[in-house]
Amino acid sequence: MTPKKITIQDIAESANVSKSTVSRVLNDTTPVNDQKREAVLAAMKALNFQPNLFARGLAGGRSMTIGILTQNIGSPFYDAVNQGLIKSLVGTNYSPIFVDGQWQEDLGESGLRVLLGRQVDGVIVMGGHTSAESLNDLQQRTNLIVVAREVDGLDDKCIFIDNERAAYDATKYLIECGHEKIAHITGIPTQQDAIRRHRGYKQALLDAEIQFDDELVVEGSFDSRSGLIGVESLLANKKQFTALFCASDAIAYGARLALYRRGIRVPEDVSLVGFDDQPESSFMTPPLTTVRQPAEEMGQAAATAMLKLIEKKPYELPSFQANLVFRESVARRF
Amino acid sequence: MTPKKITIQDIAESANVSKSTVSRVLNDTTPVNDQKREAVLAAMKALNFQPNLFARGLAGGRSMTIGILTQNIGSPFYDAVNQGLIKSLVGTNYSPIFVDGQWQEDLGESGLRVLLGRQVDGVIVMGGHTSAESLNDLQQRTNLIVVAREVDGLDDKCIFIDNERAAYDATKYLIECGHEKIAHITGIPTQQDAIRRHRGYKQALLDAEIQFDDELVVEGSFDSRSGLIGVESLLANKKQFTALFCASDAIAYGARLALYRRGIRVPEDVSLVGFDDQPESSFMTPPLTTVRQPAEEMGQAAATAMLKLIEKKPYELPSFQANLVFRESVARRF
DNA sequence: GCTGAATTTGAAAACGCTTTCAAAAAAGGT
DNA sequence: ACCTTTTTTGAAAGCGTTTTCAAATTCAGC
Repeated sequence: MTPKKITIQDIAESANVSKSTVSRVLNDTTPVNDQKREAVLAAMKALNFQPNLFARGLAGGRSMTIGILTQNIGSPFYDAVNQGLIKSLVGTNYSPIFVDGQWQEDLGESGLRVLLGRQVDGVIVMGGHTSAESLNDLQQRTNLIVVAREVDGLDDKCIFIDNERAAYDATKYLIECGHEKIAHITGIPTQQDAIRRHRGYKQALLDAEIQFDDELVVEGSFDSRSGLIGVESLLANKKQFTALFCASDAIAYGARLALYRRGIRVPEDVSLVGFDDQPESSFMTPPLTTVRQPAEEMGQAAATAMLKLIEKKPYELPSFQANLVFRESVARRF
Repeated sequence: MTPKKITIQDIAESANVSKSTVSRVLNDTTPVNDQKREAVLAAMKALNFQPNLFARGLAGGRSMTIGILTQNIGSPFYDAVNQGLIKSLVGTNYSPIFVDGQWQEDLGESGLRVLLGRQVDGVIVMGGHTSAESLNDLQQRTNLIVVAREVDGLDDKCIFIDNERAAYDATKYLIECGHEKIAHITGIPTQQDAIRRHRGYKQALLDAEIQFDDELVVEGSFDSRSGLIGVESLLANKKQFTALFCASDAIAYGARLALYRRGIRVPEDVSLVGFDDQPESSFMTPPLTTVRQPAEEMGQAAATAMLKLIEKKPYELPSFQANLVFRESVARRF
């Protein structure tokens, strides 16, 4: 199949040195006579040498691979984080290897096993349901960074935003625009982010001394369908509301469609705020006011931190904050 | 760091057999006495044995890894293909390893080098600009499957849809609805899919004996921004059109927003057709009529074919076809 | 020039598994 | 039972690196 595998042995012979020396110039681990180094380098180039990762991994215990446990590849937010990760890894000698947990705990655990089996040099966990316990465990066995999730006891490993605060701000903004009847469609009710966003929403209401009405919040699941259904159930119950805070942009899309079908105008009749700022949101009609998470930046930060971690250098996790991006789906109310 | 690495040696001792035997039950490569097999299996379970991929790769020459060269992780279409790939690989012993080409040829080539350096058992190339030549070359060195792209000389390795035909059908549908002034916003003009879609659009016009008007097609780049700009330039030129065929859904979003801003109604004033059927499209207002590419299925097919290829079993690539999904962004014209 | 210390080098032993090869065991024929 | 064939097993030789260790070389200082 392959013409001929060239190994460091070949290089060694061609450069008239020992394998050890070749290895040393390869890894830059011990000073080596300049002449020999040149010879080796030349030989490598001439023979188009490509070190065998497996041999390296076996011998050195390093795999030059970073495992990434993601939830739901294909969701805009995680994709953005992934982008950031990938970008930061390009150019380093590390490659990411992805395992998708699909938000199922068992899949996540088995994914972790796969990664460990591959001797990854570190694992980046994105969101997910993986138990805090098993993450703590994981941390013992390998380098760990957690993105988009806050885990007890892993403070110096987690990169996340304050979801409660972000939701608080979004809701507060709606209030400042004169809204009082503000509905909320939640994310998956058992999911931490969803819970925090809900809490933020509630708190903002409380702080503004607006009566919190349980019937104004409906359970969703982060996806558009649940936004559509959510609005319909709100409408079916004849609940009055002039604004709607959605736990995700996708929900907002669904909500917007439901409103459209009923001839309810956005933002004239009801104002809409999303969460995530996925790319499509700025092209919604009208463009969606939403909470932007610095997803890509978080991914980059995670990758950077991981690299430091692997090299046992000190690192510092930047802290991120979501911010509102104001577009046209919110109207002032008088 | 790790408590203790358990190797097949440990298993062997614990089960009172030789390493060789353990390896054999591990790989199922030679019949082994049932009792011993059981013993080995039990020992593996008891010790929570996890074979070292590197050792396996080194010794066996197999890496249990499939390299995936993708363009632009984060684009809905490629994401969907990825999903399909990932899903099909879960449960097999193969893991995908991703390299992102970002639509840049050099990045793609270097990505390929990385993959090869990792001794992947096969490479799946998604779209991209990688030269046909270098793909042909690649095919010599490893197992290759190409998704979402048609490459000369690699007929039995490519999974793709007929973009021209799909565009033709979409345009024809618009014509059948009574439209004659049909505009088109293209994808990146140098990109094959974009070219084919444009060709299909033009051909449908020709076949219907509708005068093809060059000024009704504007160059885009697959993204929403170009849709917005495209419509604005069309409008600025005072071109009359009652329908707009976009080379991607993203373009359609941008177009829809531009129209919205001008108070032009969809579909009453202009009908809109997209291409891709990304998830958000069915929640556009109004829901977007578009060409659906069976992206996830294509990914699955690619993974399946790759597995066969690796095992040197015969395989057959299913042929895929795009189809129109009719929603509410097209109106009949009388 | 010598001596001892510091630096550079090569030989060889891992790393954990697969696989070849020959020996051992089992099975089949007569 | 005995010899032949077939099946199952274990020992050992890789796979391509890294890394340890000791030998060889170079460098200072005197």
